[in-house]
Amino acid sequence: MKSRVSIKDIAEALGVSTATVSLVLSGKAEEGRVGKDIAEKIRETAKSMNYQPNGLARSLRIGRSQTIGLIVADISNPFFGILALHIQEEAERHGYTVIIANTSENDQKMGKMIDILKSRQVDGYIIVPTEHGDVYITQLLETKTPLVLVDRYFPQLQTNNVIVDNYKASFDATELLVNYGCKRIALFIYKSALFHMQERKNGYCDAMKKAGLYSQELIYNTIDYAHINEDIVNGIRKLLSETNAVDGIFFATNSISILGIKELLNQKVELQKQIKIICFDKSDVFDFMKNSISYVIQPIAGMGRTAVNILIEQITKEESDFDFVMCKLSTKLVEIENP
Amino acid sequence: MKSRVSIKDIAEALGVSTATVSLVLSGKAEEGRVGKDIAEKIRETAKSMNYQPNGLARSLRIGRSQTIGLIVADISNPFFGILALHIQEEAERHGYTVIIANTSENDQKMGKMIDILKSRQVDGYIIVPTEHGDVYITQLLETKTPLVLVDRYFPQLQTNNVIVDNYKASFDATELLVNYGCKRIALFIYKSALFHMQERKNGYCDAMKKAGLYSQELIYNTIDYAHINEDIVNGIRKLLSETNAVDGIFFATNSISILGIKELLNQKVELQKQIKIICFDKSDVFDFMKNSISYVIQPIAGMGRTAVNILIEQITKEESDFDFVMCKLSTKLVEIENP
DNA sequence: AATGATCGCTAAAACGATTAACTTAATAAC
DNA sequence: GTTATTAAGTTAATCGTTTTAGCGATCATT
Repeated sequence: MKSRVSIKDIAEALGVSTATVSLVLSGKAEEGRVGKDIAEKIRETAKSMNYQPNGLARSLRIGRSQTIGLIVADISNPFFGILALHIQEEAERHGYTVIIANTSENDQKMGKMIDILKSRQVDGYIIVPTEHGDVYITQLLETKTPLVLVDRYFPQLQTNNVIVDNYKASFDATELLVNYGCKRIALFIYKSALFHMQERKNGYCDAMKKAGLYSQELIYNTIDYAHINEDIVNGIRKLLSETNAVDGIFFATNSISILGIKELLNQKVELQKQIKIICFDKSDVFDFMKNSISYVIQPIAGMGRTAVNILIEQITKEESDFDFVMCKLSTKLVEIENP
Repeated sequence: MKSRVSIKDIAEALGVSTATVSLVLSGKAEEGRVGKDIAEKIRETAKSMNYQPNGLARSLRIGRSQTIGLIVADISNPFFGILALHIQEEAERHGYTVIIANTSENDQKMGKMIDILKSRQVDGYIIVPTEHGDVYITQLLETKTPLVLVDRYFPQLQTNNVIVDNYKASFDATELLVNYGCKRIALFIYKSALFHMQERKNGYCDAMKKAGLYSQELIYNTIDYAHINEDIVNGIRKLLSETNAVDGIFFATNSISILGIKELLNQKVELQKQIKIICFDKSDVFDFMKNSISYVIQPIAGMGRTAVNILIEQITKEESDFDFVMCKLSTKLVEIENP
């Protein structure tokens, strides 16, 4: 069995030209006016010789690779894992392959990954950008590369994007705690200029102000992705040492939630009694605690599918016009039974 | 800014041949004996014209794509997410790109994914095969395609593979419960003919036999991936209804652990008092329970890195000889403090 | 002065597919 | 019987790169 059989091998085996073989094998037998008998013969031979088309050659010729580059910030985070899963499935449904790349929240790595994908001639990008990734996005935009930002975006940039209503989700989440009767509700959030983080913060702030509970010192926003663990441990300890006791916490991301709750338990805090909790994103963890936890759930599958569809739409559209689509999906608040 | 600048554009701009440009840009200026001044000029122009090499054309020409196909069974499972992360990082370190594909434990999808990757001309595969994926693996082996199986493997097939010592891990895990004084230790495991599952079962069985505690009815091996949830709930309920009470459980995978523990808690079982637990794989969840849990931890990063290195070794080796490497890594048992 | 090496670069053929433009033969139209 | 049409293919250029073989020119050797 020859390891690489090409269209040429088939052509030679049957004594026809490669053009005919190509026409038949790419389903253009009708419009290419190839005879039924020879077409059948070509298909047979292709199968028996175990022919596999060379996608690289095809892509080079037609100028499209039928490939989408997906750049995520942390593939080991289940949120992005699930997102990747859905993006991949939707892309496959449209005949696209996905190359997944990881940045570990590192700006330079994001640049590098874009370069790699660019040299792989991907047709478009779905990107969860890093904090200062806007420069690379700008470059891509300048060359009119089809691209969709997911989960995060840059308000100063005109791009396609698929996000959730972070402001509203946070507002509602905070208000839930207010309604439970909490008076001093803390916010735990990354120290990040990324817009979606700001939105989450703003949602919290506005809900607090509306309830007349706002206070600067309740905002713990010094957490850094690079040393998230110690930052959170320190934050929780500081919080517990306050004389004016906190009675509610809003954790603004899933990773912050997990570590925050871990430290609270570590400090023997009675969750939902002493301090009520609400989290952005669901985690398996919540099912395993003595007291259940309320959380904001994001439509991950929908985000992934939407992103793919917007991107493919733009890839296949011939004219390169500039109507970017901004898709804001809504979240759901899952409340525990008896707070 | 022209969107696609090629080697030819640079050549024309400088009045040299494409050969010279290629030589310089691919770092063969020295051996190709290109003058220092012109080489410098080419590099400058390439940068100023924002040249990006076309990897497809290059791959087509040199017959290698510098790409690895990774096929996992479930990318939304953090185990595989983390595995993918490490595989990707190690591959990148060697200048390879990784295309990740997902099978959702579906045999046919595995076949399809291999076809897609094949047409993308990947240089080799790292595969977490599905239950009856051996037929596809056999086909790949026939064409001498470089490939490494990870996490699972088929004993009847001669392949490279990277696995953990499932037998020993399970044996030791079971024995831990025996040493804690458990007399009736149940096993919860997938209904699967996959060898690594059988090994886990065998390790359990032998440890039980050694302790004189073996009994067929303690083995709950009817769990199916497709309806894992109900199967586990039913299993736990049946277990709890036994007159001869179970006092220990070994959960053989992370997904089984999570759902099993969830149902145990649901049924108000006092973990580690009424029933002692040990799990294969670590989960975030364990940190959040009243009583901590012992578990077997797998060297995921090591598995990923090793797989990549074995694969690249085989890809770059010219002779296609047949010494497959079988790498069996050891696990670690993490015990709780006071059982 | 003749020969051979070396240097610096180029021409051109690949890699495997696609496709516009063409050929040839058969058939239809008038 | 001549021309137009159509059916069934083929030719050859092309995508962007790599790479072998080779061409002049310069320099060293005898």
